[in-house]
Formats: sequence, C-alpha cells, structure tokens
Amino acid sequence: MEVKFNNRDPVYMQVVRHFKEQIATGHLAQGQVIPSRRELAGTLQINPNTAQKAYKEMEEQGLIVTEGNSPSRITSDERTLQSIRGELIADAVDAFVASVAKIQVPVDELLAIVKLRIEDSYAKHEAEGTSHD
Amino acid sequence: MEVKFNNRDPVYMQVVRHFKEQIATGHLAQGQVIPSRRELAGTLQINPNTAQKAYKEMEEQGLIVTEGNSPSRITSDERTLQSIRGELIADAVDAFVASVAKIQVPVDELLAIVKLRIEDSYAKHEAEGTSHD
Amino acid sequence: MEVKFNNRDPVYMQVVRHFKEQIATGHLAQGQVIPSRRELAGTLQINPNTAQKAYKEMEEQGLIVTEGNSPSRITSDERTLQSIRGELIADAVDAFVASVAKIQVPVDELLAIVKLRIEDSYAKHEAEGTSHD
Amino acid sequence: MEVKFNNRDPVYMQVVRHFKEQIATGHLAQGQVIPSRRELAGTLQINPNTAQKAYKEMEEQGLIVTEGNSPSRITSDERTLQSIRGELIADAVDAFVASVAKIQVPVDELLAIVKLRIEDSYAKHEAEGTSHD
DNA sequence: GTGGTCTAGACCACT
DNA sequence: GTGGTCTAGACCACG
Repeated sequence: MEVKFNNRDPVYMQVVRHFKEQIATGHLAQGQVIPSRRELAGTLQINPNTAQKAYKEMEEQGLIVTEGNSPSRITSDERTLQSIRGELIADAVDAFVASVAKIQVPVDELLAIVKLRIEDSYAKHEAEGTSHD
Repeated sequence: MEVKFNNRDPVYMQVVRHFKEQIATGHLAQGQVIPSRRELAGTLQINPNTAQKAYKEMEEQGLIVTEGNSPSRITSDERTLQSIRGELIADAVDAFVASVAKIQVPVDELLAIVKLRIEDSYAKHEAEGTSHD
Repeated sequence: MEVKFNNRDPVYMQVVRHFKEQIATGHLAQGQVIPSRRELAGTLQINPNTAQKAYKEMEEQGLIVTEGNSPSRITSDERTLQSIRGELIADAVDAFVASVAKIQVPVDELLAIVKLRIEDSYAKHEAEGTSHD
Repeated sequence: MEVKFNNRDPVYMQVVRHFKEQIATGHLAQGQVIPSRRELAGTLQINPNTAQKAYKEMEEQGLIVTEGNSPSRITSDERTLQSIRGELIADAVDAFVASVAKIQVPVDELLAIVKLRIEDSYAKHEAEGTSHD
C-alpha cells in the first residue's frame, strides 16, 4: 500500500480519501479488516496520531467500525459503501463545474478536452497500476 | 463586484483567480484600469493587506502593471492575456482528471455526468449573472 | 443469560454490574452456585480472561466466594447482599444528580421528566423481561 | 473560568460538556466570542491540542463556528442552541433510567430519593456557584 | 497486540 | 495574534 501525498491537503484527509478510493474501486470490501493505526502509520510513513485522526474521521463518516479493541473493519452497511463511489464522483464533478462555470467555456469544447485528457490518463493508469498492493 | 470566498484557499489567491476569470471572460480588457487596493478591499470586504497581496501576486504573474502613482492597469501584453483562459481551463481539467483517475470511472459515464451538470450550471449562471459588476 | 455490552465501560465491570443487578433483584440468592469462568465466557461471548477478571473483582468485593476446586458461590453474608441494592441505586442517583446539577433544572420539571421516562421504561421492561436466564 | 476534570472521561469531552452547560445556563450566548485555543489551554491548564480537539468536536456538532482566522464564536443558529439544554437533560435522564430499570426500583421510592438528593444538591450549588467567572 | 487519549513542541498560512 | 496540522513519544485499559 502506497500513497503519494500532496502538500495542499491535510495528510489525514488524504488518507481518508485513499480509503474511499479503495472502497470505490472494490479493493476494500464490506467487513474487511483494515490495518491497525500503528501498522498503517508504519507503511505510510506517517505519525500514528495522524493515522488515528484519519481513522476517527472515517469512523465518524460511518466508513469503518471499531468495537472494543478489535481491529477496525470496513462497515457492513451496504448503503454507505455504495454511496461512496457516487460521492467521490459527484464531488469531483461539482468542483470541476464550479471552476469552469465562471469562464463560460462552451460545453462542446470542454467535453472534448476532458475526454482527451481522461483517456490519456486512463491509458497511463493501466500501464502503472495493474497490480494492487 | 462580488466574490464569494471559501475557507479552503487563501483569500488573496481567490481574488487573483477572480481577476483571471474576469479577464478570461472579457470583462476586463487590455490596459483597463482596475480599482485601487483600498477600493477593492472595501468592495470585497477584505483586509487591505490581503488586497495588496493579491495585487502583488498579479503583478508578479504579469497580469497587471503599476507605474508610479498611476492606478494599476491590466497588462497590454496580449500573449499573457490570451494564455489565461487556457490556463484556467487546463488547471480545472487537470484537477478533475486527477480526482477521477483513481476511481476508474468509465469515460462514457463520466462525460454524461459532466455534460449534464455543466449544462445545468450554465443555465443557472445565465439566469443570475446577466449583469456584471 | 444475556448481557448487552456498551463500548464505554470495561466489559468486566459490566459483568460485575450484571451480577449485582441479579442479586439486587433476587435472581441470585445467598449461597447459590454461579457458572464457572469458562462457562460464563462461553454464554456471554467474552474472553475467558475477562470473565476471570470479573470474578476476581467480585471476590475482592466480597460478592462471591471460591474455595478450592468447588464452584464459586454467592456469598452467604447477608449484610453484603442487602447493601448491594442500595449501592446500585445510590450510584445511579449520584451520577444523575451530578449531571443535572450544573444545568439547574427546576426540580419539578426534572421529576416530571424522570417519572414519565421511568414508567415508560418499566412498561417495556415488563413486556420483554418476563423470563429470566 | 474553571473546570474540574474527572479521570473517567476524556478531557476534551469534558471541555465540550462544560461549554454545553455554559450555553444551557445562558452564560454563553448566541454569537459570543469564545477564547482562542491557546487561551483556553492556558486557563484550563490543558494542552493546546486538547483544546483544539474540543473545539473541533464542538464545531462538528454545530455549537461553534469559526471562519478564517477570526476567533471562534458560539453559533447563531437558535435551534441548535435551544436544543442543547434539552439534550443534556435527556441524556442524563436516559442514563439514569437505564441504570435503575434493571433493578426495578418502585417509582415512588425512586422519585423520593431523587427529589431529596436534587434539592440537597441545589442548596449546595447556590451556596458555591453564585458568582460566574 | 488493539484502540484511545494526552502532553510537548513545532510549523504553516492568513490577517 | 488566529486556526490548523503534524511529529514524537508517552501512557492507559482492554483482551
């Protein structure tokens, strides 16, 4: 498991996002056990507190559940899980639309650019990311 | 002139962005005089220091020029001005592509959503934004 | 025998409390044999260590006695047994009073609410809890 | 401002509770500015991080609002504020009822005890807490 | 081993 | 000065 961090967003939020992506792509499934705070901190090279912060955030969002001292698990609530993919997409689209709306780019021009770049990106992604941690 | 600020990005960067959008849409043209720092601070309800920071940033990017005591003006360099629109679009598309790439949303699905939301947004925008500053 | 655990208090303390409640309500009487650690752990779905810890706690409090290899029994000391009910009530009332004291809720309002909720709760309890372990 | 901490609950939650009580009793009103994290940490003798944690919790609960770098303020949403008192009382009553329900204490006996203890407590509280920080 | 909390001290950007 | 994040390291109870 690897995550490349940017310096704009808080690390713990990037961790949360990473897990959401893992769920959205099916790499993490219902009820699956996730690494302990300490383990995650180790593999991700972050401070255990930061990992803890990320996990707490995820728990508050209902993504994971943790009872007693057993390792935390992905929630079993399917509705929550299934909504994640949609949310990620919706958020991305919302942000994008908000960005371009003010410039009034013609729809056709915009879609053409997006299509081009997306396909380009997917091509790369396949080349790299074929194997999963 | 009104700008609604978010709490995520620095205010001064949002101001810079606002000017870029005004330029990209043709609401601010080559050589046009822009408000003084103090005036902008007043109309935008921001700290004069923030306005100053925004103008400094724009000057460094070559968007505006300030000579002596004369009011600042939009640059007369056409190449700079014409590149702005493209940059804004490119930035938006880059961010968008980066967001969705990890989720591997099928291109068709994605384009459909984007198209829908964009058209929706433009409709609203026309209804509201008929008058400009 | 079933106990529903919360995640706030230590499980072993919740087990102890459960036994106290059984004693206070007369479901466990003077000298009565109680399940072995292992048996309790099984029926309660808890770790044997936790059951052991609970029994140890109860022994220290004088609630149960264990001699040699014989199964543990409820103590025969009546004074201890009779004091339990009072303690449980006192603890509950203490915690409650401490909670509301700082908000200065008028006594009448408070008693009205409590009465309402208590009666409500008892009604439910009767409906469910007719049968005991 | 003083808060006496217990060792059972997390400090940051006790801080949150303290603020809720201040709101419920009217000592903190709509829109009022509250101390900075650092200041609170100083007066309460806690770590700034703990204060930060408490404030974040309160913000997530909608108790306080904080925009940009201005000092945080009590929310202006009256509905939220007015619900706090009720919540505090309801929580206390719920916990109390849950505690005594299992022991099946006769309602009359219980109410008598509560009334006695409450009045006692209020008498003390008046003697002490007449002055507000 | 697990999750959870706390302290201490630092850094950052923004106003 | 403000809010926010992060690291480092410690402690605790629980199982």
